[in-house]
Amino acid sequence: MPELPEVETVRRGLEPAMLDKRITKITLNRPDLRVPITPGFEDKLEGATLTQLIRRGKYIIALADNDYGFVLHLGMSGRVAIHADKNDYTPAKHDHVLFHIEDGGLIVLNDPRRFGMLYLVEAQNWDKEPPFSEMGPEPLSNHFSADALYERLHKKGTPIKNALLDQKVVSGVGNIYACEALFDSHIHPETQSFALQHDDIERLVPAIRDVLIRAINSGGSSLRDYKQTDGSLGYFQHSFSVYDREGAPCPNCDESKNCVVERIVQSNRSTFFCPACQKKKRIQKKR
DNA sequence: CTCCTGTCCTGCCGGC
DNA sequence: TGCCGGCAGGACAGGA
Repeated sequence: MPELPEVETVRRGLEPAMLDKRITKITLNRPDLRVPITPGFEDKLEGATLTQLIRRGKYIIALADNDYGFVLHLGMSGRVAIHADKNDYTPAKHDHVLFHIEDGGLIVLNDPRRFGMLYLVEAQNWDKEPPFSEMGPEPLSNHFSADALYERLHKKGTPIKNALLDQKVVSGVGNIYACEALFDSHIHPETQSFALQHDDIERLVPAIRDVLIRAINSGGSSLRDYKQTDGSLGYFQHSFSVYDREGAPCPNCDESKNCVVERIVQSNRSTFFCPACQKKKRIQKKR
């Protein structure tokens, strides 16, 4: 799915197309996404004008001038396409929702696996309920510091890779960027969170920030489904060090060592890492 | 509480 | 060529 960089790229694409423009009509082709689209969704938002487009973690929150708004999550396979002229639009399979804009534009939400979410919120309250009320800090904000992350991890009994995927620990990080950030900070993905020292976390925090920023600047990563809102591909996938690179030489290790990227499975998700430069810490067992 | 497994859904790729 | 299993960027419920 789109992780933070892909969602941010989508948000930026939506700004010129939707912000401060009236939604004239909403077409719901299929309301049965992972969570059914809120009944009455169209009635509350048709005629409204979006005044804010916010990203929080992997979610986009759009707030309108009539005290309503919507929350959008792209799940694993969600995609947003913008057509400046709705006459250029050709209906495609899995186009579930269409936003018609007053200037003739059309915003199309396509999601083959329907793992995404789209629901109505009250503009005043969107962040006061789950998942936002329980969500961890934004990794690109000042609230995400080594001290803050250490605080959240030092009692946690899960492997660090799993902890990074937990949106209550830090928001917006998914499978790709968890793998990449752990590689960049030389931390073995199976390391128990509580076994990380403060100086490990001091490497991890900037590594997470850095990989997310670089990915945003590349328009995100395009694997199977993801595209930018204009249909172009992101290109950060060409910069992966370990993700989806099983058997490839480690970009960090000396060539003479002949070490290659390994793939393991953690909680049914693939993890990619270099066994040479991401050494597992020896854990002192409590007794 | 915390942690892990399975599940939602479709599409694609590789192996036979 | 076709069929089948495995896998995919996420989140959540339910059970241990």
